[in-house]
Amino acid sequence: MPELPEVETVRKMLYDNLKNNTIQDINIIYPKIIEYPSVEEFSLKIKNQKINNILRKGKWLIFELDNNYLLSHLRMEGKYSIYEGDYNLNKHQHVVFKLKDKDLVYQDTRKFGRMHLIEKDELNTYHKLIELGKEPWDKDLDIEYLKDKYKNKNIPIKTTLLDQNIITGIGNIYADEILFLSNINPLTKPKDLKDKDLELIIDNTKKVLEKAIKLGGTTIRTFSVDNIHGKFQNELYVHGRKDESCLICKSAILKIKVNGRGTYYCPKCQK
DNA sequence: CACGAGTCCTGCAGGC
DNA sequence: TGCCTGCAGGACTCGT
Repeated sequence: MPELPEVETVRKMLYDNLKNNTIQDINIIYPKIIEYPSVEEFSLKIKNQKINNILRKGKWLIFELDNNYLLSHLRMEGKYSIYEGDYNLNKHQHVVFKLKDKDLVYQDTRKFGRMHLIEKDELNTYHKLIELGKEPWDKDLDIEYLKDKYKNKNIPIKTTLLDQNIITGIGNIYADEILFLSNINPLTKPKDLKDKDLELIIDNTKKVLEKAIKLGGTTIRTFSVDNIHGKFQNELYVHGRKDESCLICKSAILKIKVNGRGTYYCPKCQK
């Protein structure tokens, strides 16, 4: 379940391992992973392009090639592995990028991940990227910005934190953690939040994601490159801790469904 | 426009 | 042991 910190961890690993490698060929085993353009065009265009850089925007990985950008979203269970020498593909490995002396293999058990190959001049206009909200560290992410986005919102704040068009990069695990640290009940309506609540959300979003990046993300299932496991799962206050006692007040952590998502919170700390 | 429900996928856990 | 059901959830589509 890669959220921003997991994607950032993967980005660094891929950059260190793949910078200046050329994609000589590609083998697309499960075509639905390629969302745009057609599989044929995607395959044709990507060949013989060098990986010059690897960027990230929200949860999107962005491979900067010679003539195009390759966008890759891992969704739930997407992972990349690098193989040198002989290896066998398993049934969950769907795309193979053949480099000079190594293969980059995309694996995705639930096949939710998607890739796009766009032109160089589309990076700032492509619909998948342009609608994304502020990065957590954006200077423009402030109380006024959130107040404006939240002013007509009657849905739970938990759901709103998952809206990538407001703040980008937060997923289900970190949303729960951010709300716990901010002492905000996940069902609170965004329009009812006070300025100090918004300030807490902004501060704790940065804090939680920064710490998660430092620790290499959260491993609940594996997410990463070549058995790299994050350590942030040891730092979780509420997520996945149903019926366990709150680390602050000892109350039992509750689990509810919010808009279909498993949501954990402390009923005493989060009024 | 705002919002909720359904959808995509597979593996695994829990109940019986 | 084996079958069945529900759950995991990021982001999109569709209906109200």
